[in-house]
Amino acid sequence: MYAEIAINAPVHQTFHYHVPPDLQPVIKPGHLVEVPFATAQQHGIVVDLHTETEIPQTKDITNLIHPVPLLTFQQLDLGLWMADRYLAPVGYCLWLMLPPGITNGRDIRLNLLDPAVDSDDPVARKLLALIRKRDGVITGHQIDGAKSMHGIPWDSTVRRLVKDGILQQERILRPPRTRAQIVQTAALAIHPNMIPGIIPTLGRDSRRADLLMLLAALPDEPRPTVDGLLRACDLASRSPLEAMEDAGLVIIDRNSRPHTVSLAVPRDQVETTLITLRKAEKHLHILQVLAHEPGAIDVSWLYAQTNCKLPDLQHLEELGYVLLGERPHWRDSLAERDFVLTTPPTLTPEQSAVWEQIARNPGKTFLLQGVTGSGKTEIYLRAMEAVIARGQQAILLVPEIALTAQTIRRVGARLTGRLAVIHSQLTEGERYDTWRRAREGLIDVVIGARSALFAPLPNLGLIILDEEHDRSYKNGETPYYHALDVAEERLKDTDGTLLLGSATPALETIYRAEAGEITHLQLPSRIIGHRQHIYQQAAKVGVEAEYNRSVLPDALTMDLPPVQVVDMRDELKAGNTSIFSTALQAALAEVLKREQQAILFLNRRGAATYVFCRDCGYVASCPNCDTPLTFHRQGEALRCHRCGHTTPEPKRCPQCGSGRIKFFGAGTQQVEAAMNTLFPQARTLRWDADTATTAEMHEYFLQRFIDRKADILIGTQMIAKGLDLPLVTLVGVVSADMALNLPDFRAGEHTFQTLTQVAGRAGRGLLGGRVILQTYQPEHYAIQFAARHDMEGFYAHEMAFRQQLGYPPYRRLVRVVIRAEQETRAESEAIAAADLLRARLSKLGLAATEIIGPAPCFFRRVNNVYRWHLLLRGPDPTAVLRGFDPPRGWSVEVDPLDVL
DNA sequence: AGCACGCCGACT
DNA sequence: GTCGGCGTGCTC
Repeated sequence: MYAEIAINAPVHQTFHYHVPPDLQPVIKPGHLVEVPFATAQQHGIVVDLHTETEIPQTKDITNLIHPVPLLTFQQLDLGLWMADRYLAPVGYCLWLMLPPGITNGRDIRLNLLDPAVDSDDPVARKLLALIRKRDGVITGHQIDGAKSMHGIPWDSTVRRLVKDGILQQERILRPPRTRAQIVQTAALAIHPNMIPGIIPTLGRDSRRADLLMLLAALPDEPRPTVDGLLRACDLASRSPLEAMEDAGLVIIDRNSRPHTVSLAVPRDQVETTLITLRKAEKHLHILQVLAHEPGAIDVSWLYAQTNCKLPDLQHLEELGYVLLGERPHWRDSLAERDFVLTTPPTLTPEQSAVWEQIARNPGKTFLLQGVTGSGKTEIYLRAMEAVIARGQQAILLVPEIALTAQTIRRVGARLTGRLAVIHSQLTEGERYDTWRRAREGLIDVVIGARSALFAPLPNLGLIILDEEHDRSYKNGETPYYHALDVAEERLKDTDGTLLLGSATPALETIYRAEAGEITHLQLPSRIIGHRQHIYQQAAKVGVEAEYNRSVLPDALTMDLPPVQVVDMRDELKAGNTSIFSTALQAALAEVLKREQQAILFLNRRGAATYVFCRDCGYVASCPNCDTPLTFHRQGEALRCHRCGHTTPEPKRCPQCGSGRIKFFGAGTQQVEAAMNTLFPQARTLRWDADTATTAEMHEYFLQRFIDRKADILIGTQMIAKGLDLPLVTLVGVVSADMALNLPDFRAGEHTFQTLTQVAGRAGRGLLGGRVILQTYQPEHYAIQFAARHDMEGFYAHEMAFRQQLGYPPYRRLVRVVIRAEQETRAESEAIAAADLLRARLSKLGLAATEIIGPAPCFFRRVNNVYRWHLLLRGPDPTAVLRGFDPPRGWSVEVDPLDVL
């Protein structure tokens, strides 16, 4: 029997291992095993089992790491599908689905062969002393942790000692970092009304207690004699009895012959006295606490209440009064959260129509298109509720940046099901337990970013991708998967529903909707709120709404804000050299005067070095690729990052002859500075990746703005998303066209999406709102369509552009990036890669696939590494690379989101 | 990924 | 002469 095993290494094949007889009856696909791989031990996942193999020499599986298969058949299939689809190592794909911390890398174990040996070398001496202290065995991890070896490199020393036969080295796997937690519990093992009867047996042995008990059991007359009593209790000395006499518990009558004893305490107080004498208060207290609990309780709770310790409980267990047990403890980041449940609002007619379509057709894929505030979330909530009611589970994926306490609260406040959140700030233990709870069917809904897609829910009925066009759904490293594709593939098993929500869907998604592959649903109206909420808001702000709105039975809707496009070239001609146009300055002044709020947005991406003319807006672009050229300081040249075309930097604009042609870029800091100069009285708040580094910081900034601690919010991408800010009446887009000039075929799409999203930030309340869009290219289609809120027009135009130039969704791309320390090396390797791929293309007869490039990447140097790339384009550009192990230094990205 | 193997320069 | 640099190819 042979097992086909995937290794967590960048190799594209799986490996065959012999299954030793003792494992044969138990081993199954999905098991995590330890195998010898090359010269060391490795973790492996059993992908399949075979009765024979072509491999001439197979090694044995060392052992099973976990008794149950960690991956289901569905997960294995999904991983294998991903490996094929994204040309990624199988192991990497499968590892995405494992619980975190279960594989913990490799280590070495050293055995001291000769305890007497010593060395002249100081490092070796220290090392040998350390190993001797540990009885001759130590792991590499332990050496790293030892104080005596702190900061000392011991690698080469170990190698030499091993070579000299002083140490023996084994390669081992490190144990898992994460483990299931259990808590001890205790329960009463007897009926509560038996407690009084067993009191005499509680506490520690006490002769005095025995004496008192016996005395109490005897009749008052005839009076028992001292000697008789002592004999009955098997005591030789009278001292315990005399001590009791001193304590006033008994009276010894020394006048009678022989001496007699009598009880000095009332009979109904004997029991209490016994407890005191036997020091049984604690034990009794434990039993009494337990008697008030219906079942087992955590011992830590018992400890806190009774001040007892484990030995007390163990003693009671021996006596048969208490039952100790354990239960699993789930680390849960939401455990402390109490959600206040809210009732579902009445759906608007539009929402009802959309919801009916989804409810009636489970198992299909839907695009739910609606601007922010159109009520998409309500549809998500209904869909999740319906799935839970059917006994299935749901995953709600949100963009990384949207995974805030607010989002979680909103879902938690509506779903009665069991909710879990997955995000990067959870502890490993919490993520591990979430994995286990999901696997055991203890979770109904998982909310999370991209990776939450792999939560091992047993019967997944629904995946929702909120803001489906968001870039964070594409993984930024191998495997470069897209959550949308993987979600679709994953749902095939259970025939689940895929719900894609967006105000500005990805062009691909629109394309598929037009092709009839997915059902396109629309929520065109913007709901500013439900009636009650609106009235409250109106009262608070004390104003009448200024903009057009219509009244629905229960909710108010409102038109999109008017957008004014300002041509910055005209501003320059008129002598305005400020970042702000006259129109924007006037609008800002108005906002400040009325004590309202404004958002100034600028696009960080693209704050780069493209060259354009300040007079006519001409942008230097490549004659071959129709994408903007970028300026390079070295050589003062312009270069195309697609095809490598180079041209000297123009001194005059080729279009209008102006000398004011230069490279361009501006950041949030400059905008804030300009703002402070122009309006010293305005309170500004700069919110970008530099000022807000953590999730808490983001919430803090947002809250400050909501609390009106600032008048003007200046920010990048992050302010475009999902903020409900009723006092914002102005959105100024400082530079609408910056991203437009990135040498990327999705530049127009991104610009349109971003502008549409940002524009949606204005006029979310009764005060209405407006948008001012500053641009040097007012005629650009992305800006024109965004200004008119014309989605259909934009998509039609963009679709034609993509078709004409052969870009997705009409043809697919594979991007191969080559990295090297020296630029010359990156270049030569990229050229070699192109040659190699060209040869493969002709050998495989793939005439429909073409190679574009090689050329330097737009971001040429990242982390001191130079990057060149080439693109494969065609109906199936992955075909050339299937079954091919890319050499070191290559990274292969299927369906890249950008080619920068 | 890790690692062994192999071929070149700068030290004891 | 050898230690160690990293380029290359392999791991069932």
